[in-house]
Amino acid sequence: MTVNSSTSPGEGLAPTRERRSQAQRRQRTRRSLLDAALAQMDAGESFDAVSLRGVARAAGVVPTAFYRHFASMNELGLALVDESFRTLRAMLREPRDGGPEPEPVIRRSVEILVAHVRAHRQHFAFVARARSSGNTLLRRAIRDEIRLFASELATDLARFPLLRDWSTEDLQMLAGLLVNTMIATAEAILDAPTTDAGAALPDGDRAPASAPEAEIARLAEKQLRLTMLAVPQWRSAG
Amino acid sequence: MTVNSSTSPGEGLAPTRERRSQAQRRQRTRRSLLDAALAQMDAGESFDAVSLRGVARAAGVVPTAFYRHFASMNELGLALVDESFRTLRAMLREPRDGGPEPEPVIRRSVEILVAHVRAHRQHFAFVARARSSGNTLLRRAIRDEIRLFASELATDLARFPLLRDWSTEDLQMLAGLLVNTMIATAEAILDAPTTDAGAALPDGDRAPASAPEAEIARLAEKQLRLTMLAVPQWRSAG
DNA sequence: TGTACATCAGTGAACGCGCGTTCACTGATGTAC
DNA sequence: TGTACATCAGTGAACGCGCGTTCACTGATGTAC
Repeated sequence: MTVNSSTSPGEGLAPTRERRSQAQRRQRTRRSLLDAALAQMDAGESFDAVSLRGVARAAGVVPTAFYRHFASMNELGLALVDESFRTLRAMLREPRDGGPEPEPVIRRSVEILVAHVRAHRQHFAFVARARSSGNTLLRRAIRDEIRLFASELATDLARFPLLRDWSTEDLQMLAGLLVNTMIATAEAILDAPTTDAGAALPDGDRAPASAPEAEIARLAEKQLRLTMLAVPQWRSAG
Repeated sequence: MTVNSSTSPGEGLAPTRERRSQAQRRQRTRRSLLDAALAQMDAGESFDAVSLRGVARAAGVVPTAFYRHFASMNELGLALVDESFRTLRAMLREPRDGGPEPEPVIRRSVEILVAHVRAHRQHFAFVARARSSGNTLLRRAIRDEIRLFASELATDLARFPLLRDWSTEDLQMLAGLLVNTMIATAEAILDAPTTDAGAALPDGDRAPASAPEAEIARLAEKQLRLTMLAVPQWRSAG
C-alpha cells in the first residue's frame, strides 16, 4: 500500500552508482503517468474523473505498476501541484529585466502570461480544473500555493517606487487583485477555441496568436492598467 | 431514455385541474433530488463525483425513479445552473435602493454578497465547484451565465454619473474586474472554516459573522474600493 | 355518489462494466566476489 | 572476465463493489360516465 518516498532510494550506505538503465526506465514510466493524467485533464476531465486504471492504460503500463510510483491518485495529484507551481513561479521570475515604468511592465506581463499558458497549457489546465474539483486535500494544496504565489508577487511589487510606502497588508491586497485577473485571464485562454493550426511553425516571429486569444490579452491589459491607475490615489483617498 | 420535457405536461386539451397530490409528490421528489445533489457538492464533491445512484439514495428513492425527473445527471446539473443563477441575479437587484455615492454602495454591495453566500451557500458552492469540474456542457453553461451576469452589472454601472460616458466595452471590462473580485470573495467564504455555531439564533442583529469571514469581507471591500478609485483616472490616462 | 378505466410516480430484480486493490510472479538490471 | 545472488519495475489473474441503465411491475391518484 505504501510507496515510501521518504526513506527509499540512494539512502545511507547504498551509493547510487551504476544503476543507470533501471532508474531511467522508472523515471520514464513515472513521467508517462504524470503526462497521462495531465493530458486527460487538459481534455476536459475533472481530476476525480481521472482514474488510476485510465492513467496506467494511457501510460502503456499495467494498473498495478502505478503503485510502484504513487500510493494513490491523490499522491500523483500533489506531485502535479508541485510541478505546476514550479512552472508558474518561473513565470513570475521572468520579467526581472525591463524598465520600471508601469506601462511596458503591464504589457510585458500580459505577454509573458499568455506565452506561458500556451507553452505550459497542461499545467495551467490542471491547476484551473483541480482548483475546485473533488478532493479537499488537493484543493487546499492549490489554494495555499496560489496564496504563496500572491505573496511573492507582493514582494516584487514592493520594489516599485509608487508602492514603496504601502503597508504589507495593502500590497497583499493589490497582489490578490492582480492574481485574480491573471487567473481569470488564464482560464479564459484555456476555454477559448484552440487555434493550434500552424503552432508547430519553425519561424519564431510568425507565431499566430489566435483572434480570441488576442482579445483576451487586450482585456487583461486594460484591467491591469485600470487597477494600476488607482495606485497613486490609494493613500490619499483610502 | 427520454423524459420529454417539451411536449408533456398539461399541454393541449388536457387541463391541469384536479391533479393535486400526485403533482405535489412529483414536485417534492424532484426537489429532493436537486437538494441531494447540492448537499453532496456542498460537502466537497465535484459534480462528476456525484452519482445518479447516490443522489437517488439521498433523496430516499430508488435509482430508476430518478429518470422520472431527469434524463441524466447532466440535465439535473443544468437545472441547478438555472436555479443557482436565479439566486445570483436576485442579489444583483437588491441594492437598487441606496444612495449613488460610491462609498456606501461598495460597503453595501459586499454586505449583500456575504449575506447571500451565507443564505444560499449551496447554490454558490455548486457554481464554484461545477465551474471547472467535469463536463464541458455544464462548464460552458456556467461560463455563459457568468458572462451574462457581468453584462447586467455593466448595465447597472452605466447609471453612475462617473461612468455615464464610458464605452460599452470599457463598462464590460470594469464589470468583469468587479465580478472577478466577487467570485474570488465568494470562493474564499466557502473555503473558510464554517462557523455555523449559533447560526440559528432568532435574534437578527446578533448575526455572528465569523472572524475569517469578516476578514474576507474587509479585503473585498478594499479591493473594490481600490478598483473604483481608478475610475475617474481612466479616460484621462487611458 | 359509484364504478370502471387510465395515468404515472415510484419499485425491484437484473445486466454488464470499469473501478481500486491484493497477490504471487517474471525477468532484466545491478552487485559482490 | 565469470558466476551466483539481490533488487525491483512491471506483469497478469482475481476479487468485490458501485455504477448507469433495462425492464416489467405495482398501486395510489385522477378521470369519465
